[in-house]
Amino acid sequence: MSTNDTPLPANFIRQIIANDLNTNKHNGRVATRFPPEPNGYLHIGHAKSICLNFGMALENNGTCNLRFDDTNPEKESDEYVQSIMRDVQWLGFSWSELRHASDYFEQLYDYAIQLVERGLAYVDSLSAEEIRAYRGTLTEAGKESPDRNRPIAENLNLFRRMRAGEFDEGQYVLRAKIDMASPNINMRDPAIYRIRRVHHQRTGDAWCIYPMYDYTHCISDALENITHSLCTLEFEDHRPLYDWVLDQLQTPSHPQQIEFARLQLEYTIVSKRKLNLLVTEKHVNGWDDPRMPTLAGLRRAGVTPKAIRDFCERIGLTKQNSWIEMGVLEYCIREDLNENALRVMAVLEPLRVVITNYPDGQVENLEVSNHPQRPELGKRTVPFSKVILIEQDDFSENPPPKYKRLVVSEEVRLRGSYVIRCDSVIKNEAGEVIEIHCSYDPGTLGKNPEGRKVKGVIHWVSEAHALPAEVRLYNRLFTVPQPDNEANFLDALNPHSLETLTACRVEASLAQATTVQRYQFERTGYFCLDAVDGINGGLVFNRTVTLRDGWVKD
RNA sequence: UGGGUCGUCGCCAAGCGGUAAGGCACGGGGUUUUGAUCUCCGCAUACCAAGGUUCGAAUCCUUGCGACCCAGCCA
Repeated sequence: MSTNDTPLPANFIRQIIANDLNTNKHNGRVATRFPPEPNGYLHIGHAKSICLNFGMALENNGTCNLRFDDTNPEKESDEYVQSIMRDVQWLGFSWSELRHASDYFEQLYDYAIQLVERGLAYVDSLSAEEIRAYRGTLTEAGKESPDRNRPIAENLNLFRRMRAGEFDEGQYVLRAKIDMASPNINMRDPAIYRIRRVHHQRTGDAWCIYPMYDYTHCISDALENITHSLCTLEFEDHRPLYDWVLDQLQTPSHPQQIEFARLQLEYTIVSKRKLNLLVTEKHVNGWDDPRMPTLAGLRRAGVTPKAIRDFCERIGLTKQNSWIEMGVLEYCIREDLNENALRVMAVLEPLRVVITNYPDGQVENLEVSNHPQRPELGKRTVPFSKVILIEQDDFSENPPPKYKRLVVSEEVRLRGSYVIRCDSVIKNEAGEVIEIHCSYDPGTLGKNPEGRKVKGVIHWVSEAHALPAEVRLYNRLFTVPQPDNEANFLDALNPHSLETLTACRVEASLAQATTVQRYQFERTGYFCLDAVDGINGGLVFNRTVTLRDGWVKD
């Protein structure tokens, strides 16, 4: 992450931070944190937050911690912890310090004792259902729990016994004593500790009471001396509680919570619960399925970290909820891949072409550029011979208007090779074209024929030299822009989100393909070797994104 | 008359009282041995609406309208 050549676009958080720096609000310090709960894999929406938090720190010579918000052991696991660390690093960021909310359990408990001692928290014996009933509604004030005025000594005793494991789950809860009539429901004596007899992926069985998010997050931020606590809009209503907790306690600092709109990307979902469902119900093949908007999925699809970072910068940062079109992400992916992917030829749905006037058994090793705009990326050798394979789509007996490919009696350029003319068509009993016969113009290698214009260029591979490969074409996972708005988002799954082509033939140079290299299959799209299935056995390629297609068909 | 937040081009988004940046998408021209890339041009008399303040308003005020979030012992 070094790019500081172009001026960074303005956004309200950059402005706040710049202003704080000018007024020396935090002695020139900028400290952020990325606080995921390890209850699922990171997705493109998290990328926005990661780029924001790490980005602000980097831009201002500050720090950014990775902090796991691990206060609900029921949903959390080490698998998620590991995947999150891997994904953050893959995106290109390094955390200043690795922390866990669970690191603070003891301090959090001590602070809670303080609240109890000062009459600012009480142990409630109401059941979850009763608490809900007592909470009131959006338009009516709540009413106070009978336990709200329990003597401090009794609260202290009960809370200590909660920790000691003397009670059952749900029997008691520790609540902040704020205001049951507050128009902000979050302030109506929120629960701050509950009893959970659950093994914690990190603290094991050391605790049977766990602090709630609202209570934990602000204190964790304060303990880490975070200056700007950036979170999404839905926490806006929680800010008064964030501030209340810190106002009551003598914490090392009082960070400023600032909310921004989360990413909403068309034709996908970023709800961890729903992504989890797709995985567990096997609508996709795991968290890293290339159709998933997870970082693991995007990575496996061949999307680069740079493209994602660029995307996160381009979409802007505001408090408006907005929907980003998929085209923006695709543009960012293509921009990076266009510059860096090596060009190769691959025929996805082959059609046999015999070049009748080409000598039997002759093979020419043609030198072809790896990148038309970047000669420094070198050349490779592509064998040419009498029988080649072209794309079925690149030949037509009944071409649509403005068709620029191969048709009977017309010519087409074979990329990096000769100009050929289609002389005849061979069909099977069903009337399907199974082979075509062409003749080549020996004078057209590396130069245009004289006196005529060849309208199209198509890609090809030599039948005898090509390698068999499987190619997986990924399309958008959903058929509607906002699957979340459907009665059942599963109904909007695109049945054609994955098309597997098994009869593909790719040029011989791909025998050396690696999973780190990105390729452009000329004229068809950007691909990468599948990191799971493409390394042992045969070649398996994933389509990262198609090439932009400017051909307006009538 | 519950609270909070937000309304600038099809989608994002600058703008912070001095007369509507930019990107994506889209349309058109040029280059091209990828219908790619690259490149040039076009694309809001207009800022949710209506009033008001002002020499001057997307920016300030008032009143409406619309959208989103909140009633987990989730985060």
